[in-house]
Amino acid sequence: MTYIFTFSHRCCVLQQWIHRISRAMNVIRAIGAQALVSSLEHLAELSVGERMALETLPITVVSAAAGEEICLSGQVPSASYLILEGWISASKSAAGHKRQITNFYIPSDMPDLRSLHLKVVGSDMTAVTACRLALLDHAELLALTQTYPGIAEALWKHTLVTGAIFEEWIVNVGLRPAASRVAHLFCELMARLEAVGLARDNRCDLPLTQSHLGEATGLSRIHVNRSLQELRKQGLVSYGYGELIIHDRAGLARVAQFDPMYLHLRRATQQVA
Amino acid sequence: MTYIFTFSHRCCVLQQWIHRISRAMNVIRAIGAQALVSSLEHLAELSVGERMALETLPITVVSAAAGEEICLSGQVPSASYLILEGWISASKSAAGHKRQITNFYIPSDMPDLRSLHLKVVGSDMTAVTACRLALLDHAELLALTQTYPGIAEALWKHTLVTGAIFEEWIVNVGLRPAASRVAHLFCELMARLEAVGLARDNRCDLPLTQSHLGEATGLSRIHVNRSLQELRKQGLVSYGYGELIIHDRAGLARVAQFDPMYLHLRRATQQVA
DNA sequence: CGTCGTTTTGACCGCCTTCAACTATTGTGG
DNA sequence: CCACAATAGTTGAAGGCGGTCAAAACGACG
Repeated sequence: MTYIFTFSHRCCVLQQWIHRISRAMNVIRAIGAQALVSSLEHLAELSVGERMALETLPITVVSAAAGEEICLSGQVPSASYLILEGWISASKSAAGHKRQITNFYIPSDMPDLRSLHLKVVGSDMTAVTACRLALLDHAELLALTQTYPGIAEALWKHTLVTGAIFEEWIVNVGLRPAASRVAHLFCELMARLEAVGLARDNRCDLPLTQSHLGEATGLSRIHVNRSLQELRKQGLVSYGYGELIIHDRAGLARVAQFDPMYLHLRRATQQVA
Repeated sequence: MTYIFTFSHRCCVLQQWIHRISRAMNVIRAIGAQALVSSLEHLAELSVGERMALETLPITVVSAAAGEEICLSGQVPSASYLILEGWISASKSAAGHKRQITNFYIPSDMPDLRSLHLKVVGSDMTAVTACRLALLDHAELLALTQTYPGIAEALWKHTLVTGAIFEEWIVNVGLRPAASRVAHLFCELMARLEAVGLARDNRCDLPLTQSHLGEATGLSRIHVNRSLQELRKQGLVSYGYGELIIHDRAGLARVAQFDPMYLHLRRATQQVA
């Protein structure tokens, strides 16, 4: 697209642009607020007043590049993130430059919401892909929770579900064999992506390398590879180049011993095929 | 003690007994309320009104025998527990009658507080020892949280810390070698027990069998035994018959890679010796 | 077309599990 | 109070699951 300016038009055009940009920013902010509302509505009933209050919450939208550290363990942030787009991993690193991924966060998740009350964040947040994030100021958010019980409940529930996922991951790395661990991770991510409309027909984007899968399941990269081959050989999944397809949902859930109850999804998207 | 009744005194004596029993029940209830207040005060500032509100909360004190199932995964309780005395384990069982313990709860913990908002409980709660528990009705508790933000915040924080412990356990079973896992569990439990006044001088009651330790760390009973021998041989701990003594706190923390930050303890009891 | 990161394959090794037997401790009924 | 049973802890041997090392194949991207 090209624009031809004449002297007489310049000022007018400039004003037009300012208008457009400011409208665009409002749109972006509206997108953030809308995402927040719909994310919380999945968790609790919100009154009209609560919904309106959320929409007036000042929101800053920021971007993060793939691989970027969103925040590090030990930091004391003054705002929490809502993921609008992209994936974030939470990890803790131990001696010997090894790390354990403790969760993957997807759009509509609030990865470090815990820091709203616990102040200091407990794990490293890393952008797995390029991300668009809404920044929610802690002071503003706290004020909302103290005025609107429904908002407090929804946010609280969000942290509870995150905790329930942590608990299930303990079981995953603690007592399941390698292939089951990977299968379980696939089942969980598919269910969560479906719940936010990012998966259909047992198919979704999965922007994780086998190293990521290994760090999340407590396995070596190489053994993840062999586990994947096993799952493929059994005709359960296809996985590669950023896409996951589950061919036999019931079969995969069986080897994974997957029961989606712990995800507390409202929608009945988690039924076995 | 023997009591000799005469006809004329019987009625009077009976009344005396009723009086005593009802006074005793009030005492018990007061103990429960006091425990609740002090447990929550560790987590957030409570106003005088909030403290008083907590003290009027109807509390039922119940007992559980060692080994008893407090509640099972899938149930929808109408009350949550506060532990006054004793230990409770949370576990999830998978195929092949194996189970993974996901947490140990000690006095002042509220093991299934999550069910206040998530309704259905996600793990099996089993009394490790004989327990005295305070039952807190969900409806009453919810009403309190909606009126008193400080109470809501304290309860919320309690669930957040529980979640942070889950996350750390993922790391424990996911990437630490056997001896470190056991050492880490010891460090965590010692710190938590100290915080509630149940440990002094690096010494505490630890009513766990080696099987419990194994189920919590994702190790076989037998390998727990060998890991313990290793820790003992290095002069780090003594453990046996219900008591744990940490001889070299810094050394144990080193092999465990233990950093108590995730416990978010207010008291500075977690300093390394 | 060359480089880089990811995936794949093979060989070897070690941590931890399983099985089995034995000892120590706790609890219980005669 | 003792004998017996039941539970918990300990030890040894054998084996498997998954880790590490090394190198090749593959795909993405400039």
